[in-house]
Amino acid sequence: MPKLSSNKSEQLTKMLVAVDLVILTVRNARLCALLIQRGISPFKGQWALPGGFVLPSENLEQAALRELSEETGTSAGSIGHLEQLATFGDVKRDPRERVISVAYLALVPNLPVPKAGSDAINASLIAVADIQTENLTLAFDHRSILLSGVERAKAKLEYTPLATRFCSKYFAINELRQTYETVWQTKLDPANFHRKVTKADGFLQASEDAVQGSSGRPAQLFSQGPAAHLHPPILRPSGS
Amino acid sequence: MPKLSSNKSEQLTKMLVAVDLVILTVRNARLCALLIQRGISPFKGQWALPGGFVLPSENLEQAALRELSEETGTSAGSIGHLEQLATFGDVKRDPRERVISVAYLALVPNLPVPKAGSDAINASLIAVADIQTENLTLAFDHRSILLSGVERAKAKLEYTPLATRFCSKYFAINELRQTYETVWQTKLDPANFHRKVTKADGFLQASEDAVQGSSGRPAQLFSQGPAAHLHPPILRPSGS
DNA sequence: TGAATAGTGTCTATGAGACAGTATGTA
DNA sequence: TACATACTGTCTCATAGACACTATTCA
Repeated sequence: MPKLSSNKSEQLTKMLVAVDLVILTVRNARLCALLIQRGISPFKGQWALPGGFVLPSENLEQAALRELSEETGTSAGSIGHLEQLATFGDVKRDPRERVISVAYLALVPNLPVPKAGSDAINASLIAVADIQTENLTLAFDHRSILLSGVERAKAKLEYTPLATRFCSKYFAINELRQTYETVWQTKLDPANFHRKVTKADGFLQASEDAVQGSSGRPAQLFSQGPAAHLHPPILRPSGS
Repeated sequence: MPKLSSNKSEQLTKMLVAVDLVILTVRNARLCALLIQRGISPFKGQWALPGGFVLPSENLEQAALRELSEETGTSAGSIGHLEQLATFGDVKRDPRERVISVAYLALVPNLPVPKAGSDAINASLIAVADIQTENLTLAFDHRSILLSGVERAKAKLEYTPLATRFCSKYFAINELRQTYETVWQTKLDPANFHRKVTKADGFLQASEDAVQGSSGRPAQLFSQGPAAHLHPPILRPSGS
């Protein structure tokens, strides 16, 4: 941290600082990201991550929370999970002027239909797989930000109980397993998965209730347990 | 990303953007961080992380590389490892004005004696353990940045071959093990450690040479292998 | 020779994965 | 009854850790 005397600070280059959000949810057994379609130039009409500039009075995480509740309509309490992802600051990432973007990753349960904001003509949940396979272009460097977020989410499912953030408050092991399968894009053995998650210390809290699916034996319902990390972890199959 | 029309952008709040460096090395079997003693207010006389403001023409990583070579005198090629750590932007983290700091983590081999810079009256390698136990106060929020970097380094040793970045170009398993023990602050079984690192795919490249220690059988020398990730990983003992 | 360090063998416990087998519901 | 899904048992393999053992040097 070099010198910054009050009379010299005006000479130093200041930059716009934004937060951009990778908001992930599981919808119809697909991992989806909340994207907005830009209503203004540049990249008008293209899909982009929701985000906004950091206000002088707020910390970075507060800015991310504010944007998140603006975009999803969720109150602060109902947000599943929010964490800082990384910061993107390449010189030309915004064609207008220098903008530093601090990206945050949010994991939320199944969202209500998103609403368009003032600067967006549309907002929608887009399947991550479609973005990857159809080579959908995103505005700015938002494609790499989004992929960073997806990769982070995949990794976090191994060592933390965050998969429950995609599930209902009370869920069957079945729902939890489908969440893992959706995010990891792989199939998991139901029997082994059942044993692993029920044995992981503090991952799941058993409830008294059970739920009946379309057929078969009713499944016990669980809620998230107290653990912040999984011991032992639920590891991805090596090919994922 | 909201609207940013050229005539409105002047109203938006711009902020100073800095990079701060957590530079770690192993020296005399201790994990040390390169700190500077501030020669100017605020926090004059206190220890701080080296860093500086991002120039308009450079990307974040370029700024970090520039600061790193300024502080350590290393050329770009000899830098062990550099990665983005996290971004710190609390409103009051700098008492003068709003400064967003993008922290980077650098792992380097044993450094030459550091030199003081223009804004520092001193620069020195301080043992991380001393900072923790003696409750040494660091300027700004640099203490939490430093601890984030240390935690990241500890975690990275498990899944990546980064421990070799602290070692000489050719090293014995002994030196590698002491590096792990130093960073993790734990003792490792030499026999099991030897087997693990030599079996991890692509971690080590065997050389023809051997080295003689003060006594005992000479040890084979290795250099870093091609692997970017360790399979299987070298996991910390659970109490660490 | 003894001390010290390098490196190997081997035993045990734990967990992953494959898959058979049992439990309990619906059609 | 047939079928589907929940859940349990069991076998095999891989790896971690404890620790005995062998190998090779110096004093």
